[in-house]
Amino acid sequence: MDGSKIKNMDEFAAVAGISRPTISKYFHDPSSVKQSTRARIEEALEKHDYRPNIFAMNQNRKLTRTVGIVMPYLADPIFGEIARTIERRCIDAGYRTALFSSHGERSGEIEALESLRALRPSGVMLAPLGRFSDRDFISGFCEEFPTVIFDRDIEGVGEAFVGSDNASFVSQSVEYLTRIGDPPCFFEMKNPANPNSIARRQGYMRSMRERGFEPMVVQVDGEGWEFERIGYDGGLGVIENRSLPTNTVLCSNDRLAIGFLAACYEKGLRVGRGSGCALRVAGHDNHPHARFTCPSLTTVAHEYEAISETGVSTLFDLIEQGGRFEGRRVERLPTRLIMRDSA
Amino acid sequence: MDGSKIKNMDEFAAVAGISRPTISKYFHDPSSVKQSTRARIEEALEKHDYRPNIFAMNQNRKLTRTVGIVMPYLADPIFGEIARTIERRCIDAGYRTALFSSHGERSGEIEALESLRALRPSGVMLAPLGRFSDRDFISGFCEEFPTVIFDRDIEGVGEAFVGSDNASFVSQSVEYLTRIGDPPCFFEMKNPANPNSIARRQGYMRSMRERGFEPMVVQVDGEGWEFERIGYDGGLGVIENRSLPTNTVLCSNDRLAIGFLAACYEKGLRVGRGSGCALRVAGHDNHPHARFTCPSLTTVAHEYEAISETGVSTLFDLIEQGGRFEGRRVERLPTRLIMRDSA
DNA sequence: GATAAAATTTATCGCGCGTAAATAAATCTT
DNA sequence: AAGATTTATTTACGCGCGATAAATTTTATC
Repeated sequence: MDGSKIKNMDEFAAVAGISRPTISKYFHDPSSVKQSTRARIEEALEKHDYRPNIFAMNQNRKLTRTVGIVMPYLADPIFGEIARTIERRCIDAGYRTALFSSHGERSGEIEALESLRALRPSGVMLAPLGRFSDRDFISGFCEEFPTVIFDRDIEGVGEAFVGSDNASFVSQSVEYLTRIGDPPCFFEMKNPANPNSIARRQGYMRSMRERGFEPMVVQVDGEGWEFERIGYDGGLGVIENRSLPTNTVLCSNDRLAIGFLAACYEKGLRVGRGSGCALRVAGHDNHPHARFTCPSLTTVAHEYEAISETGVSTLFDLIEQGGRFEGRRVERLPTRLIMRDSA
Repeated sequence: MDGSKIKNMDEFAAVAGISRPTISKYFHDPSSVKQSTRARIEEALEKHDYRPNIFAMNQNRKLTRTVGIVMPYLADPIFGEIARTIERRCIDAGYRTALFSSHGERSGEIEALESLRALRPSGVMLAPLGRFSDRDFISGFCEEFPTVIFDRDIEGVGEAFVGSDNASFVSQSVEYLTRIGDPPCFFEMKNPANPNSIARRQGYMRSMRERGFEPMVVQVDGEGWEFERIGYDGGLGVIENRSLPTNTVLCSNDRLAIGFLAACYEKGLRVGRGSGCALRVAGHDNHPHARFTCPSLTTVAHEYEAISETGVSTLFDLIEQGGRFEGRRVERLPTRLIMRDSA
């Protein structure tokens, strides 16, 4: 904590009275130097408060021990949560992280990967935009760096995919809803930004048919990432037009459901499975706010923890194997029904 | 888009048939080279798809044109939104950004600033943790890099602060609530992570006294960042104990209010200003979800856009002035009452 | 105290790029 | 066409660090 500013390793080596390569070795692994020199270094460290420049370090290192994380849209709390969980696991495993958001745009995704390239990451966790992604570009990137695709798949790209099983998502919700009440319609955006949405719709249709019901898909207008707004506006629309084909609404994701519930509240429709209720509403994902909607939202949970755990350990496997698996690993994790009050 | 992989500027200079310094100059400013050489470079660029390594560039550059952004907790959608807005403004101004989250922890904040130091940013937008921040460390950082503190102030640190005026926040909500109904109590966490909370409580107390009312502060247990949970549990508590001193509840922030509203709903308390309503509830911040609570949440809005705009342009001013202002600039922007249905 | 083993130092190169000065080439004057 | 300018190239060095080989010192072993 001295006033003296040390700006590089040479200067620090000088004040510590130890050669630079030894200092470098120490920062690589403190236990790799003799106990007495280690003590001297750490003593100097307390006096002078120096830290090596991480980017200069990585520039010529064999292993950077850096994991790149790319999320499609960090302002969405679901992605925020996932990113935080992954970061924690990486840090616990002795890696450092570099977090990027694509901001929902193709160019943003490319920018993020381009910046990552310059960092020469040991591995990358990539949650792609999906249908807006530049498939060829990402594919090329995956050739260069060990990359695990997660959340949404880009088929055939990268050495591994880890995500929730959309079929599992929807079959659980459809099974539950049909078991204790009328079969649900499926509420979604007309042009979903998200390929998971498509898989969910298909899963819904198959689940319904398997149970002998005719699928009912309700699509509402809206683009972009303001899902609550879209669910709200769309909800108001279908309520006012009385165009809901059933009293049970299964939303493609929780954020739409949050908006839909707001519309129901405003229109005085009581939501829940009690006798006085006009409507049942359910979602998918288990959004951090799903517990606090009115009524609390019945949903099928993304197991963040499990996905992060599996994704990160798959990545570490991949890194250990030198960046290549025999065949592409695909893991679709089961999901978990969370019964609350809305359905 | 050729197959040939170019890995550095030397190789690219070779295939383009132009010297490396000229290539470097081109990437600095394409219009700084002769039209004909520019054309040749861009032709080669299309063929070979090379991009310079941004971190190597920044290492020895005078101006990195990089803005560092440090948020206290990115998983909070409010901070996600603010970060996104700031990033956009920086990019529009020709800067690149590096985004970090402190993850709500002192060590995370230090890590973030330490990483930023290695990037030698042209400027930094820092939303500090507040009372968990290492004041001395941050102060030292601000000496090195032009830094604008925003969202929460650390008095005397950095060349500028830009944020909402907490007094304005609370006086608007108190004024409104007292004008159309009973005076509000103030609902908050016992140990708020956030210095804004303290300023808001003080603002509440002053506002109340100015109007001749005795302040009523309701404090609930809870630590960490799960504000909705804390608002919900605390809300259940005060409702069950009937310990609310009044029928009007002003929450320190919207996330607490979201949890509180969920508790009200569950307890069958109708919220709003109509005749059939038991309670009025209001918040502060204008959280992205505040529009979609049930009922929609009356709140006082943070003007994200204005804060980002003012903050970033203050930073650019600061950068132009060489990193120092005459005196410390403090801008507390006014807030805006948003009347919805909850109060 | 001699010998082997381990740790450190010295020296030099590399990473991918910025930058400055000196030189060479192209372009513009008159 | 000769001189004056602008632009481009060459040369040389720097940023902060990693990596390695050879030379030297320190420590451990007997």
